[in-house]
Amino acid sequence: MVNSPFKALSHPIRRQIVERLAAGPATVGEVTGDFGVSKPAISKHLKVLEESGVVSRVVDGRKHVLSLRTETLEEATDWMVRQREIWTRLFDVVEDHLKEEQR
Amino acid sequence: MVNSPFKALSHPIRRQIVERLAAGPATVGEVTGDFGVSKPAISKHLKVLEESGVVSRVVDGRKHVLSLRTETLEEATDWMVRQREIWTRLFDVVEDHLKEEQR
DNA sequence: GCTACAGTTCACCAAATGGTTAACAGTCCG
DNA sequence: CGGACTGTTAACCATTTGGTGAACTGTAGC
Repeated sequence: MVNSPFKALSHPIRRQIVERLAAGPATVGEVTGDFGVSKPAISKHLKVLEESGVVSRVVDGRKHVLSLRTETLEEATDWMVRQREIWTRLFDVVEDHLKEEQR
Repeated sequence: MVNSPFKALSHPIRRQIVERLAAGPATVGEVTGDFGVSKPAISKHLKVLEESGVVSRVVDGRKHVLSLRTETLEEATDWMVRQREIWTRLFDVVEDHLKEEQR
């Protein structure tokens, strides 16, 4: 797991692939869809998603079935939510202070 | 707002800057801290954070005071949480199905 | 066995990224 | 005024990124 999941999510095509996989596992062909890029391009994006631990793959015959590794995305989500909590708390403190001053 | 907030969060130094700012506004010097990179490097990272709408800056004399633009980060957080909800619902459906089969 | 299919790997390319040092622009202050 | 301080800009560099077409690997199925 060389890369951060945030790195993986930094490209719009990769985010769309994640959106597709959130709805359930899919083959490479299915996620390739209509991005207007070639197969090798998608292949590279999938490699990034795999190496960052966001996506896993099971080879079944000539099809590769992709799934989200939800634990990894969970970690990234937690980081974001944690930051939100910190700045929200800060906001509350400031707000309380303002109310305090009004009294 | 040229770039996605995810792009902004894709570099570890920029995530650390966000973590610092979640605790409250700070000057450029304060966020520069001990990353072991030069000032111009930090300056570039800040530019990325600003252009993606994650950070705003108010110039006060020779100091530049940075703050988080929480609405932007909120949007990104929402995206992540939304994906989580979708895959969680999927997981529940599968689990329910398994329980159904056991009966 | 042969062809079609699903997907990756290779070799290449242009552009973006992340870093550097040196120089610059304002501001503060004795 | 003149120096110290805060931060950006400019010019440069190496590496990474994101894309391409062509060739390849392996499986499916007639």
